[in-house]
Amino acid sequence: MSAKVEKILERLQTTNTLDDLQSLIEHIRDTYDTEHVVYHSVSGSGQQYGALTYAPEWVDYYLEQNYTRLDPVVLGAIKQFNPMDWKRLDWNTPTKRNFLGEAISAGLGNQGYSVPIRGPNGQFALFSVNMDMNDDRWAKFTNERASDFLLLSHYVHERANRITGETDSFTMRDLSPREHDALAFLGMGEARSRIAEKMKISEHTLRVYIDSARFKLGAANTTHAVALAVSRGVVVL
Amino acid sequence: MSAKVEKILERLQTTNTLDDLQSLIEHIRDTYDTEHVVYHSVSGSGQQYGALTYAPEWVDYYLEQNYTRLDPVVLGAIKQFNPMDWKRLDWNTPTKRNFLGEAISAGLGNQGYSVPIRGPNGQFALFSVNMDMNDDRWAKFTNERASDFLLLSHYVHERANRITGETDSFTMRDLSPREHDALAFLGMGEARSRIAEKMKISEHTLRVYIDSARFKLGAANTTHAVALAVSRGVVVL
DNA sequence: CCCCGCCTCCCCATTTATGGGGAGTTATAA
DNA sequence: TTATAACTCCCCATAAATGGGGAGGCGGGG
Repeated sequence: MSAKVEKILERLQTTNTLDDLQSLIEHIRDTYDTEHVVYHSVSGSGQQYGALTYAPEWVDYYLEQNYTRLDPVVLGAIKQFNPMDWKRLDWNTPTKRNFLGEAISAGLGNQGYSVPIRGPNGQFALFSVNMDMNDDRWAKFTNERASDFLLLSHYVHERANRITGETDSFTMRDLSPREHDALAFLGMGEARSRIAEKMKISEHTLRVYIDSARFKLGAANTTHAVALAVSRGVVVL
Repeated sequence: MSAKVEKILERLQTTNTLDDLQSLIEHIRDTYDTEHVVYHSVSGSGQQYGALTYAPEWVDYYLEQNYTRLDPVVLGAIKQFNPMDWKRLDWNTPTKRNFLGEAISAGLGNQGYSVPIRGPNGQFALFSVNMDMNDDRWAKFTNERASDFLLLSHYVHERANRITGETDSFTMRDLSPREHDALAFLGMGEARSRIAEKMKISEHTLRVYIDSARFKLGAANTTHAVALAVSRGVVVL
């Protein structure tokens, strides 16, 4: 582990409030001498939290415009396992180009690197660094620090979860095997009649399982139950 | 980064087949002088792959008994973000105790440490080390190597994905904003009538969006479409 | 032993979703 | 300009899901 990470992790131990986290993020920015550092988390229940060094006006504007829906960094990160360089993302639509222009006007550098972080319950977070640099130096910069950023993203996320009270482990009445199977089949697009056949039970019984799974998950209808189960990783498609 | 990790990552560069990966896992076991090392992955589409040092009979028996359903390590890991010590898991049911007894008979050590790994599309994997050791030494052992295991789990998973051909990023015809919104509302459990109200369109129009989203996603029905969209991260609940 | 949760089966009536048609506007890209 | 795709609205008939009942067997934990 690099000395830089070690020092940051030490400081992380005493990070106990959102303000601490904010200044830790700024500390990371200073340590790595980048323009910006961003930590942004979306929990399974839709609650968002971020600690970042962008200009507040840009953050407000971004949220106002609902840019999560079209920001290539977010859209790309959700579909990837590996950390990614912003250059390799798809910027080839007018709206995205426009977004890029606005971002740069807001003081963002031309280079970016983001680490996707996934937790239970469909929790998703991003740890990004951003700065102005030419391509060659940037490639070297990110390459040498890839492991640092990986570790930092993990520990920062863990700490943020602890501070915001996101429970690390998940409390939900567990689904019974049959309920689980029923939701899994539903998620695969099977019709009730076929699921009943496959599970070798009557369609009536199947209904009981779907209903009780719905109840346990607090879902309004079957689609909702399946969506919750999938997003929480209870059923894997 | 520790020298050990560095050497393993170097070797990882030339790991190009499943056999290579198997021997890499054995190499990790030897490097850290543990009893066992396990990498086990379940892709979004349900395909499983593992590279591990357990006795083949135990692996076969485990799969045969469908022990993923009750193995506290798996059940615990799915609900956690942090790596975990096996001691802290719930072993307090007869079936689980029985499982533990069988595992130890099969040559597993009394101590274990597992790192959960999550990828896009509901991909989930585990990287575990196992050995015989007393509690104090084990606590020290895992504590000192926590970062190593974190990095190893990431890079091993990435490599395994590459070898098994799991696509890192997903190509799919993009959903239009209205289609996206429709699926998002459906995932939140709203009924069509209310969604139409919220989107300020007629229910007929809403149907057109749901249908075209279904078509684009290749889904059999609405529930399927929502499940796919959620599991692929196209819509975030 | 008893309770609780799981598993299984059935009925009725109502609401909702789906299948299969058609049609017009607007904006953007080739 | 001419597609192409997104966005909007409508009808009819059938299939599927939901709400609200009830009931019995089986196994594990307190």
